[in-house]
Amino acid sequence: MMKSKKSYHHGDLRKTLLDAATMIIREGGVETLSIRKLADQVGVSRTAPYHHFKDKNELLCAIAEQGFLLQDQAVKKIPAQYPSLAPAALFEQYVLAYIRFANEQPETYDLMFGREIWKTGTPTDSLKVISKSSFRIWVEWIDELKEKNLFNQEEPTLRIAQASWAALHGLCRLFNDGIYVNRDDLEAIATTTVHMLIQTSE
Amino acid sequence: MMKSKKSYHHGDLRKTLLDAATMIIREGGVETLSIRKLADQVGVSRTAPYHHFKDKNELLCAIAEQGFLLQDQAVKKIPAQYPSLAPAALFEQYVLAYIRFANEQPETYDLMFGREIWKTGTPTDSLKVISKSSFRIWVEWIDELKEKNLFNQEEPTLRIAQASWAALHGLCRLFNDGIYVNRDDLEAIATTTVHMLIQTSE
DNA sequence: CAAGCAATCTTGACACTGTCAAAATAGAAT
DNA sequence: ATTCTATTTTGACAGTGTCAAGATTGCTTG
Repeated sequence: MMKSKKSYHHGDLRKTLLDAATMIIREGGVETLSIRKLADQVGVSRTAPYHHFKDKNELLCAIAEQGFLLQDQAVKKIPAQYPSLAPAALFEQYVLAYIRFANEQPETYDLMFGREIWKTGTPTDSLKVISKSSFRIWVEWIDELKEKNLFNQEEPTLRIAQASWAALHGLCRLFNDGIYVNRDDLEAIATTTVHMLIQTSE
Repeated sequence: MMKSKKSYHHGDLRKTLLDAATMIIREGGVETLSIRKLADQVGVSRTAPYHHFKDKNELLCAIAEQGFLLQDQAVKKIPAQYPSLAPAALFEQYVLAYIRFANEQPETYDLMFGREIWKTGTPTDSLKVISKSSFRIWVEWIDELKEKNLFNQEEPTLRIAQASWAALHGLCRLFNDGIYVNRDDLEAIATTTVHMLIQTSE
């Protein structure tokens, strides 16, 4: 149970690997993470990580999981933070918080929702669970706002949640990838999106 | 100028490479494309492609360019195809056409807007030009629809275009990646998105 | 306290990748 | 016919993920 760095058994390697890998990804993206470099940086042999993660894929999934937890946490505190805000304004804050996360840690966000895990790789069961529950938070939120007449009552809540999340997600990718826009316009576009999404009630 | 397959000089290698690479990506995604396998499949040595494309990156950009051209073409013919449709319904068709392209050729779409080129790699100048012009088509479309009162007049056209495209793009990724939804619900969610985006006028 | 067991870590190896440098080949221009 | 140039090839290097076999350690049981 020692954490001394000189012992043959590291004692805490799994967590150390996770943290170091998270850092590498945060700074340079998924493709700058190689198991070998990671092992080297942590001071362990190339194949040592394979006793804690079956795959590179599993490592990535574990990191993505932490990303989801972080994002959930950052977004969950919004209601308590703005207790006296009208539904529409609150929704905007919610959206901004979501986008801020994606903007502050773009590489983590890309990993969480990116091709590397979900298409090229294979999402872990536990990652699937966490991501679904993260989405459920969103659905519940939409449901509350729908009851306050922020959205069209005739559309099913799930559809609204999917559509609005997709809009949000597209927005994040928009300046995460920097294809059609520079990041400075972020807030402006986000606000426009919010205005377009919510009911233009009188 | 011969196209015989036995001559030392291939004569048409660039196009052959482009086509073969496009096929490989279409079937298995970017990460299944390796220069070596590609060269092998075309019947040429590993480094032959480097005399027609400086980089793997340049090859990918060239393929992405063709993707943009294809998409533009598929989407441009929509207005002529539905001459008597009301603006809102026409917009919906436009959206559906866009999504259909992303849905039918998900790997090409992912390449066109994906991280591989825009973040990990370096988009070619000519790719940048084509993608911008592709977006401009969208902006002009939005502008026309805005004049027909489909969107809030107070928002700048560019903002509406960015926001709506982002929503569309997010939608495409939503089932391209299969994170939060199964592809069967595609049309339903798309329709919901359209309804949310356009002005609930009367 | 000793022996054995299981967890952990290391070394070696393999197949694969992108790409550079130098040599070989063929067609075009002189 | 000879030179020049565009094209293609072979050889090489550094890097990757990961499997198999061996080494080392700490924990558990007798």
